[in-house]
Amino acid sequence: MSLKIATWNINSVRLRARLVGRFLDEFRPDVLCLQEIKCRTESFPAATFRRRGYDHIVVNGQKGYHGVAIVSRVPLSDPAPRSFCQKDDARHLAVTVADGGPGIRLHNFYVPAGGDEPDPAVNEKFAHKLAFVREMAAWLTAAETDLPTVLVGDLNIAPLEHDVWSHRQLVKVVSHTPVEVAGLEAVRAAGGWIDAARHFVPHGEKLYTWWSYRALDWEASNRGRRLDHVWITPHLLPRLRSVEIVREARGWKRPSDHVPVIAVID
DNA sequence: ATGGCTAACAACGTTAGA
Repeated sequence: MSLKIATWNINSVRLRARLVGRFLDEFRPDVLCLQEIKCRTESFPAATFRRRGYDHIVVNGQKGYHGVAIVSRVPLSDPAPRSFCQKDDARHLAVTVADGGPGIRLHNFYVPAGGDEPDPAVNEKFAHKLAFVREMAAWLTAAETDLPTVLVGDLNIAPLEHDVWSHRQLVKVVSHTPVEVAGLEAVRAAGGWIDAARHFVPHGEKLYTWWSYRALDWEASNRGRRLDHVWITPHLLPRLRSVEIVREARGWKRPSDHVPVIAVID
């Protein structure tokens, strides 16, 4: 049995319910992790998913901002949202995905964006982002990942030089600053995680999952960043078949500024 | 180096995204 796991920052799941439907119809993931659903748990458009056989739905929502959800065609168990930085701001949700064996633990994250100024002393949002990432590192240790585990989501950090369109021009821009990159690397190292997308793509090659709405022509300017990630624990590596970034979704009508990332695990 | 768009909300400007 193989599992197709997708992650997508949808930037309002109600506004883009039809777009999500298109993605599910065309790509048929078994599990879809969404971020920035921007709605309360009770307002989640469940019918869009149930209609297509995604009967297993777990939502950690709130009014207006953030919010994450996991929808699945295979059973989900042990749902566990976790709060970070003593805030109930709906940025995480974990479940166990049935895989015919012991199951796969799946964490869905929406890491704070961090505001504009990359200085925690003057920018509370950046301080929050750094604290959030520190808390992830402390929590997501080997002990926490007893089952084979997949971590996905909008981590809002582009760690490698070629995860942004210009390292030189973005090194002082929030999402690519050295302090954030070091923070994310500490999370990765603490859990022994493998960056699944980069497992298949050389580090010297550009790779993006997000393009700003502000560009006149996102495709022509192609000033992207790789903010959306799929990480796996090492015992899953032999089962990792592919990772696909669905770039075409950025060109769909009224798109999210992020595109889906899909990993296939045997 | 950006540029200046997109979304939610008891909403017609403010806050947030990144």
